Order: sequence, then C-alpha cells, then structure tokens
Amino acid sequence: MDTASRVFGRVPPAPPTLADVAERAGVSRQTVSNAVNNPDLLRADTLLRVQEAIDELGYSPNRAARNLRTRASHLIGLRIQPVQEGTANALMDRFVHSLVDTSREAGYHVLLFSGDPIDPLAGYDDLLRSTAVDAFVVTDTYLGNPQAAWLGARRAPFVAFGRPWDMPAASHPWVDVDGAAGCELATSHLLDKGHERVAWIGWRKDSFIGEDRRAGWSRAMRARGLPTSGLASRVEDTVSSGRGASAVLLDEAQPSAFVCASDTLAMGVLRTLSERGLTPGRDVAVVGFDDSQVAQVVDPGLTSVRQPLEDVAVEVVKALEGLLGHPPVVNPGVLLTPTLAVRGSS
Amino acid sequence: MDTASRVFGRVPPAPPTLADVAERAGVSRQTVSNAVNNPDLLRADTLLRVQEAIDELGYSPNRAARNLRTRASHLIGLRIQPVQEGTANALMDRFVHSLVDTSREAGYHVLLFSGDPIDPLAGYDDLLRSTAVDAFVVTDTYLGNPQAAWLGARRAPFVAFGRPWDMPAASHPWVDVDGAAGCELATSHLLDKGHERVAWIGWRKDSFIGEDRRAGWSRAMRARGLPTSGLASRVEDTVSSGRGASAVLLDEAQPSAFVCASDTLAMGVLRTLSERGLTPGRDVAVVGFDDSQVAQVVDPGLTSVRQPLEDVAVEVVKALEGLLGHPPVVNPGVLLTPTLAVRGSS
DNA sequence: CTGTTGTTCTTGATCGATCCAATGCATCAG
DNA sequence: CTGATGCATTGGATCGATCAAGAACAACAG
Repeated sequence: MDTASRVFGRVPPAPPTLADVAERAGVSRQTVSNAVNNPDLLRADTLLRVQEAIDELGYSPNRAARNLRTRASHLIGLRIQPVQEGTANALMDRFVHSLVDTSREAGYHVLLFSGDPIDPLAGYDDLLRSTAVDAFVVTDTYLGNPQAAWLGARRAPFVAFGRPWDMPAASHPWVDVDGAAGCELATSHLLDKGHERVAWIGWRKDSFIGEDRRAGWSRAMRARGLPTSGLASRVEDTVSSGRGASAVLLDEAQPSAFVCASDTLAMGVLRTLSERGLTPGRDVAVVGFDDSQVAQVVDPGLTSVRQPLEDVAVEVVKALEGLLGHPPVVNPGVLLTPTLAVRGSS
Repeated sequence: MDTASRVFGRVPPAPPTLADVAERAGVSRQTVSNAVNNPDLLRADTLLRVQEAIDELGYSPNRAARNLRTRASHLIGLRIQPVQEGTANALMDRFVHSLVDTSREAGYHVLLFSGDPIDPLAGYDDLLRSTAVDAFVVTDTYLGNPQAAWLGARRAPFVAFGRPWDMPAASHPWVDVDGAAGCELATSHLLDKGHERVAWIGWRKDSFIGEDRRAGWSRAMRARGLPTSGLASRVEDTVSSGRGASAVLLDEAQPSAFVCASDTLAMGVLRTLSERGLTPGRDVAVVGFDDSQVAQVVDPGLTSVRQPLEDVAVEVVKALEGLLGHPPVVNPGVLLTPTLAVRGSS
C-alpha cells in the first residue's frame, strides 16, 4: 500500500479525459472536443451520444491542457491593495463580489494577487510572463497609475476601474463613477429640501477625485444662484478632520447642511453635531459618500452617495471581453452615475 | 497587415520558452528545467550560464504547460459568500488579504469564485473536475457545512476556516478562532476594571458560534464567583435588537458593562446609552466582537475582540501545504486566541 | 459515370513544460 | 586494465486538450 493509499484510504481515481469519452461514445477525440466547443458541427444524434458519455463519466475538460493549447487561461488578475483599515476596503469588497459574479457569466475567474507595496509592478510582471492570466483589472488608478502606462507598454490587456486623470488621452479602456454627478445629486437633494447654505468638506486639493466631487457640489450651488465662498473646507480623510472642519464651518459660515467627500468625513460632522446638541437630519443635514457600512448603522442613518459597483463590474467585464475578443476591440471610457441612499441624516 | 497588427500596431512577440533558453545557454531543455526547479542538481558554472540566459530572454515558465505536466495549478479556490452588507464582509476582506499574502509566499495564488446561493456546491464541482485549483479554502462552515462533507467525500483537499461544529470528529484540517477565549478575555478585562455586573448580549441559541462566545463570558464570570443569571440576552444580530436588549437589561438587571457577540449588537448598546444620556466607557462599559470598521470610527471608540486573521491565514496555508505535500499530511485542527482592541468604550 | 460541393468525422501534429530512463564522463578500488 | 560508483547532462515520451488538414460519404449537376 503506497503513501497516498495510507492517507486517503484509496487512490483518487484519475479524472476522465477526452479520449475516455471518445472511446465510450465510439467517436474520435476531436469529435468530443467539437461536442464541447462547437456543438453545431455535429450531427444531432452524434452530439447526443457524446453528451451522454460526458455525463456518464462526469467529464470536464482539463483546464491546463486547454490553456496550453489555446494560449488563454480564462483568468483575470485583480491586484488587491495593501491592507488599510478604511472605507476603501468595504468598497472594494462590493466591487470584487460583483466582478466575480459578472466574470463568471462571461466564463472568467478572478485571480487575486497582492502587490509589493514598494514595487507595485512586480506582481503584474510575474503573472503576465508566465501567461497565468489573460488580462488585468486595475483599480488603484488614483495614484497617477504607473501600472496603466506600464501595462500599456507591455501590450498587456487591462481595464481600469478609475479614470486616467493625469493622462486623459490614454488609450486603454476604463470605467469610472461620476463623482461630480454624485455630489451634484446630493447637493440638489439638500437644496430641494429647502437648504440654502450647503457646505462642502472634501479632500486636499491634490486629489483629482476630491476636486471632481467638489465640482459637483459647486455646480449644483451655482445652478441655483447660491454662493459657495466660505462654505468649503479641504482636509485629510479622517473622522477627526471632519469633526474639526465642520466645527469651524458651523462657527464661521452657519451652514444648514453638509456634503462630504467621504463617509469618514461625514462621521466627523455627525460627531460635531452631537457635541453641540444638534440633531442630524432635523437641525443640520449631512450627506456622505460611498454608502459604507458605517453609514447604515450610525444613529439616524447617514444619507450617502452610492457607487453603482455592480454596473461598474458589468462594464469592466464588457470591456475585457472586447479586449480579449477576435479581433480585439478597445472600448472607450465609460462613466457611470451614482445614486443617493437617503437616510435619516437628511 | 493582419487584424492584430492593425489594432496593436505590431504583433506581440511570443514569450520565450524553455527551448529558447536552452539553445541560448547551449544546454538541453531538461537542464534549464532543472536550473529552475532543482538548481542544486547543476554544476555551479552551468547554473550560472543558464540563469544568465533566463535573465537575458526574460523567461518565465509557462504556467499552463507546467500545470498540465505536474497535474497541479498552484491555485487555491476561495468561495466568497453572496453579498450581504454586514460585518462578515469586512472580516472576510481582512482574511482574504492575509490569505493572498500568505499563499503567495508559499507559491500559491487565490482564485475567487462565487457560489450559486441555491446550490453551494456547484462552483466547487466545476473547478474540481476541471482541475483548475489544487485545493479549497472553505469559510462558511457555520451553516453546518455541507461542502465540508461533500469535499471530503470527493477527496478534494481543503482547509476550513471554522470548526466542524456539528461533526467534531471530522477528519479535515481546520483553523478557527477561539470565540470563547475572546469573550472571556473581554469579560475579564471589564472585571479587572472593577465591574461586577457584566451583561451578555448574544445570538439565538441555535448558533454554535454564539453559544461558544457566550460560554467565554459565563466562564469568566464564574471564575470570580459572580452571578450570571438574568444578565444574558439572546437576540437577532441587528443594531436595533442590541438596542432593545440593552434597554431591557439596564432596566431589569442594572449591569455596569456589556459584552456583545458582535459589534453590531454593541452599536445597539451604544445607541441605548446615548438615548439615556449615559456615557460609554464612563457610566457603562461596552465591548463588541470583530473589531470592525464601525468599532473604530464610532464616538469614543468601541473596545472589541479582534480575530487574528493574519495568523489564521498562516495556519490555513500551513495546512494546505501539508495536504498538497508528498506525502500528504492532514494537520489537526488549530484554535487561535483572539486579542482585545481596547478603546474608549471600556 | 465523373466531378463538384458540402457535411461529418478522423488522424497526426502541436502547445511548453516535466518525468523517466539512459548516456557520457570522471574517479577510484581491485 | 576492468568494473563499479556517482555526478552532470541529455533525448524521448508524456500530460490532455485544440488546430489544421484530410478522408469518407452523400447529394446532385453536368
């Protein structure tokens, strides 16, 4: 009795191959292959016979063999960011879910890999050269995406979730959420409720995304002829920054509502309100961004801009299918409009 | 000019193969293969020459070919739960990160797949039969894991994150976090601070995990000779249940501290406290479980039991390496002790 | 009857790596 | 000088699928 038998009780049976099915159905290997990949090439009765044999044997094509021959793995590489306890994670989680579901429908699986924080390209290179994945989904383009340029140069197929902010003419497909539209939506929602002095708390000026979202707020304000000066603050993305900024704004500009670039900042606003005995939603309205977990469990509920990540995933996969098709098609960028999850805070 | 050239500008060069390297280094294919996989079989100078050739050509072994021959994919399948906006997600996110990092060090990549909510086994079967993955990591064992039994029957290598509660004699490797120890730790922490009436808010009795955590609380109480009767409540895992349960307990049993089976429940307690004008941490102490995002951003900070997911990932990979080794080794179950993240609420 | 066309199925080669068995070549004991 | 031993390297077969031709056969026009 060999080692495997001792441990497992018996040797696991070798999975059936194409040849096994062929023999059983009384046809050639190629015919079985066609039954699987091009059923309409077979005569109806032959197809049926082959399919019966496939079912009886429980045959499933060996991925490695197929990949070797077709030079495709049907895997999509997704690099996950270094761990950081923040909103970004929960967001990514939703996106990953959607991406996995959507790609499965398209016949792809998602392969995760982690980046070396020092050399973000290391992981890509390895997977690419060993032909382990067919394409990549790149998510952290907000950093001025070096990987987009790098992947482009290597002619590696990839789709970005996030606009190429610093390279508007980039020729790769991308999908993004229109943050400006989201904040405009949030602001208009507040204005419709009768608020006139709506303040903005956002990120520092060097953030493309932050400036984009801010633009949505000021656009909505201007559209109603309302002033924006003195009503905006740009800080770090932390709860305490949001708390500090909102305290200052309340003292100096007396806003009746806040639109924030993130739920984290909005949490800070809520804290300031509770410190001052103000009730969110009644005395002062607050809107966050990302519809994170906290927005849902915090006391009156935090109204928040929700990114349509399910739709993003669909568009990403659509673009991937284009890239990997014959002939390859490079889809143009897609911009999706977020929705507003209205809760007690507004 | 063919289609690819028209789209890409030029045809991407075929990646170098083992034979290319062999030719360049003036050795046989097998020698190059050995240089990669068994370097100590080569004479030092030959090895050097081969490695130079590898570097010059930028050679990386073709994964598909290797997988075909070795009957291994070096991929680990991880099924992600159907999307549910809850604590579980953030937890999984941390775990997935750790798992990806740890498995990379062991030479494995993580393949995500989603389960059909109706037939949770569908995804497994597909991947298993097509030899797409070498093993699985199973995470949702709290449901009385049908997949564990199923995978076991198919002799598919897998490691569970979570004990086989309903089948203590199960012969598969597993890794779990000792929830009882965590709650004991939390309770002792409160008792050390001088609290004597520490209440418990947990899940309904049919949850193995819930009862396990509860046992930690009662163990700690009994160890100091303190009574537990009337101090426990079992409810649904929602904020409002936690709010309701804590209100009742405060009225009927006057506890000075709460230990909760989840951060969600703890959030409910915090809400009750704020409704009654009580300050968490000063008037009444609260401890949650899972150290979720909300625990960190909520007002005074929520003390919470933190699962050592990084360590879990390490143990899971260790067990996987055992299963996939030659000969395979089935590691016994591993139980890890959580830590306590102390914040303002206690 | 021959040649063309089209459908259906089969055969041999191939993808790029590793496994296996064998070879060349020193070294060294008898 | 012969044969045994060990090390470094090699050539052929193989994993299981798909690709690229070609073969067998029927239908049908000339």
